[in-house]
Amino acid sequence: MPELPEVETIRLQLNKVLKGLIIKHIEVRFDKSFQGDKKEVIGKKILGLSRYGKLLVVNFANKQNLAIHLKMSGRLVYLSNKSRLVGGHPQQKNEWEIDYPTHKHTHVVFTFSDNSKLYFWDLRKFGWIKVVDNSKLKAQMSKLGIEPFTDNFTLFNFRKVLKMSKKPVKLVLMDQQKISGVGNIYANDGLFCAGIHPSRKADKVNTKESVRLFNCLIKVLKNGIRYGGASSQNFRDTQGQKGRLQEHFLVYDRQGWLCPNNCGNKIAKIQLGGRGTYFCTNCQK
DNA sequence: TGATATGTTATCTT
DNA sequence: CAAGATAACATATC
Repeated sequence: MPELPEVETIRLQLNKVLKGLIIKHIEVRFDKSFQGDKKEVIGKKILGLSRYGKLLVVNFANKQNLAIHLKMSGRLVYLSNKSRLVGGHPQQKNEWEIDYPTHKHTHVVFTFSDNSKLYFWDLRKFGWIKVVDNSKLKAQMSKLGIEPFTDNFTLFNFRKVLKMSKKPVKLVLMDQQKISGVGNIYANDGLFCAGIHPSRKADKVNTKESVRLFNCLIKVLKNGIRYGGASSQNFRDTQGQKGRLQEHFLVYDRQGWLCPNNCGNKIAKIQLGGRGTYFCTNCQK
């Protein structure tokens, strides 16, 4: 569930603390979580962090990168050389008290030149970290669709993407090869904001509606970043803390709640492309 | 116990 | 052949 705003939250936080550091050591506890030759990045200086859709990238001075995809449950928790997030008992029931250094779902541990550490924690083990050089990274990125908050994300391009597909508009929003960074949360809330039914065929969304949807997507994504991401389930920031967008969802995860427009209707839930889809039958046509 | 949640990709099916 | 639908991956929670 880390989507664009959640990954951006992590990028902003890590960019501050990792820039200029050197990786001293990488401990891989679960092989599938780390792919490639770790020697390529050990001893190399970190220039900064970038993000492409939901992909987080650590850039190194030697034209190598760590590409990181958190998939559904990945976390990156950073502990400085002094602080420990918690002491004591590992695997406490209270999730605030996860002891990341020893926890069973911590799969990769980075140690930096100043002895601070970054823990890759991933309950479902779908996430990964890959060593890729600049050209390979560029090839990966070229597969991604138009990226919100870049020059590419224009109304013209957005309309073109919608016009090209007969699939339900929600699936198009979530297709990373068409629009990068939007997942289930922001697709649901964006469509509600625009008053568009998630099942509508993308190419049948008219000009006026697509303008609304374009602006709404930007709005809900910005809101996500403002609240530090959505932690309805597994997302945590680099301090192990929850985001707060879940307190402000419009329709996502709100089955049976009253419509936020106060129309008196209750939020419905259906399956679309195998994913939970939430909307107001009254306000979204 | 079994259904559910999730992002992406691989593998059917139409 | 292309587009659409579904299974697979893993695990905790309800």
